[in-house]
Amino acid sequence: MTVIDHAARTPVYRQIGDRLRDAIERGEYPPGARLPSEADLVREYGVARGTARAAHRYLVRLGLVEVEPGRGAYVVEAQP
Amino acid sequence: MTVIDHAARTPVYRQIGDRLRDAIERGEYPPGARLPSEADLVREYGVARGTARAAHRYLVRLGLVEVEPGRGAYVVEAQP
DNA sequence: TTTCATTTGTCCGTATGTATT
DNA sequence: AAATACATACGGACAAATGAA
Repeated sequence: MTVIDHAARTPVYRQIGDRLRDAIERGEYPPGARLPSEADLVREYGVARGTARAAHRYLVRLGLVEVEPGRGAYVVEAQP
Repeated sequence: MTVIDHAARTPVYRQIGDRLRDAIERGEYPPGARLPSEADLVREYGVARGTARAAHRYLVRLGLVEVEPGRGAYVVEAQP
């Protein structure tokens, strides 16, 4: 199930991040929900862990997600 | 939690350990005194037990503390 | 003696942080 | 971006040591 296009101009981490963002905005991951872990993304998309991390970081930059060491990546509670 | 900053570059166990070290050097825990237990640190700082243990170990590495199974963590008696 | 609470010791699994190559 | 290694952190479970009831 590879939606990921390594040849695209859009970085892989953002392709994955955008998919997660869409899922969040669709309500599949409501506020407070835990997103797939880095390892999950590695398994699901066949990417390196650094890329999975970058996808999480990307969502953090967007203010959609908070990452907590040893716990996971969570959808932020309050959102305008 | 007041003092603990998971985002800091200093590991949490060392932030806690440094606070205990300061307290020891201020005389709040004189030689032979028992330090807060792992469970105490867990309660006080809201960290996992492994982190509390790491804080104790950190002070042992510094030569300030000795840990005794079933008894607790004690400030060493002799100090240069 | 046994029982119990407290405390540290160890192991497991999972997850993120950082650095190097 | 990938691959690897190690450090840090969380949570749970059970064992062992201690000391007091």
